[in-house]
Amino acid sequence: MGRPPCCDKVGVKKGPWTPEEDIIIVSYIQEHGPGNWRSIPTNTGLLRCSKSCRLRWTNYLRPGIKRGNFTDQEEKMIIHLQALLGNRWAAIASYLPQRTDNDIKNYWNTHLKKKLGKIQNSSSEEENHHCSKRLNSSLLPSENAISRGKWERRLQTDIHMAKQALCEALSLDNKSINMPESSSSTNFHSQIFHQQSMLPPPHINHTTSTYTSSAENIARLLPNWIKKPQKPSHKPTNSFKEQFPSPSSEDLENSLLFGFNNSNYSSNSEVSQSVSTETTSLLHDDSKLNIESVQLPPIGYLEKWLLDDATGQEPKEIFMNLSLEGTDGLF
DNA sequence: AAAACTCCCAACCGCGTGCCT
DNA sequence: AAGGCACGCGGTTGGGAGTTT
Repeated sequence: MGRPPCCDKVGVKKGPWTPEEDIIIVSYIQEHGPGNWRSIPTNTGLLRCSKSCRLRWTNYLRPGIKRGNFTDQEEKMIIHLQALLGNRWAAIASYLPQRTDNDIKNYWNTHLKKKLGKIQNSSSEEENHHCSKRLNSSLLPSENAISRGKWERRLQTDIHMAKQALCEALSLDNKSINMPESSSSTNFHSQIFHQQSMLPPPHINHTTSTYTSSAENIARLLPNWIKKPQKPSHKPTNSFKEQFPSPSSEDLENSLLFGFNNSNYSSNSEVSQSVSTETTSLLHDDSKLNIESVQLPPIGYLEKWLLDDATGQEPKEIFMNLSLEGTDGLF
């Protein structure tokens, strides 16, 4: 069923977002929550289409987004998840809660594809010959149309290969769980476990550089937006940063990662308190939505399955317990 | 110094899906 | 059942930044 593009209307602005537009959208979402994107341009007067607003929020402004500097663990996870799931970036992103699907997609297209290409090229010819079929099926499953009739036979092979691949990635993560200096993987695990309610989140020793752009944007923009509403800057400033100085990164992380109780940043005023708690609740709502919307075996299953080798439980059994609909697009 | 080239990523586009009337 | 709408997803692209010649 077709529908006219929402951005075709005359007067709808396109292209890069300005700080002012960011402030408008952030303050609106802070007040009304994410969703109902169509109402945003209408109610805020933004000359953007709803889709553009949603993208801006989910890919850039949403709290809790980590940008740039993919860690080795993240890289591995992406590679293995891509092998498992194909180019289903949203599904992959749901396993890396701090990354957006767009970010992962970009990183894959610009870095990992080449990297894998090089690795493939540098491997020996015999290995290539031996593995090419495996690689084709595991790394580029979307390009391999597998008929339903072969599904079951292929499933066993694919599961085994995916298991090995994920095992590699997760064993790295597991090691680093005991190493506080490895912050990113610890974050990843703690969030996974937290989402699964399997374990309380362990202490997270994270660096201050974790959230730079988006999280700081949010926290930076809102209080100042409220304090200095729509003030046209008569005096030109050097940068947007100068206009909206950021709170301490420690405060930000407390408010963004640990949320409600540990927020020092929220203690100064009612305004900032509401901003902080709203922001964290948005973060939590978002990640909750993310996890719930995924129609794939949650990472908990995969991890359990991978780490539970001793039980001798067949992968098939675990997958059987999941609805087939959920795994329909997997292979 | 500057032109040419490459890389990267934010944003756009089109399609699919689900919900509502 | 059919049509309309809102939203999410994956592929693609434009242009700024960085690098090379």
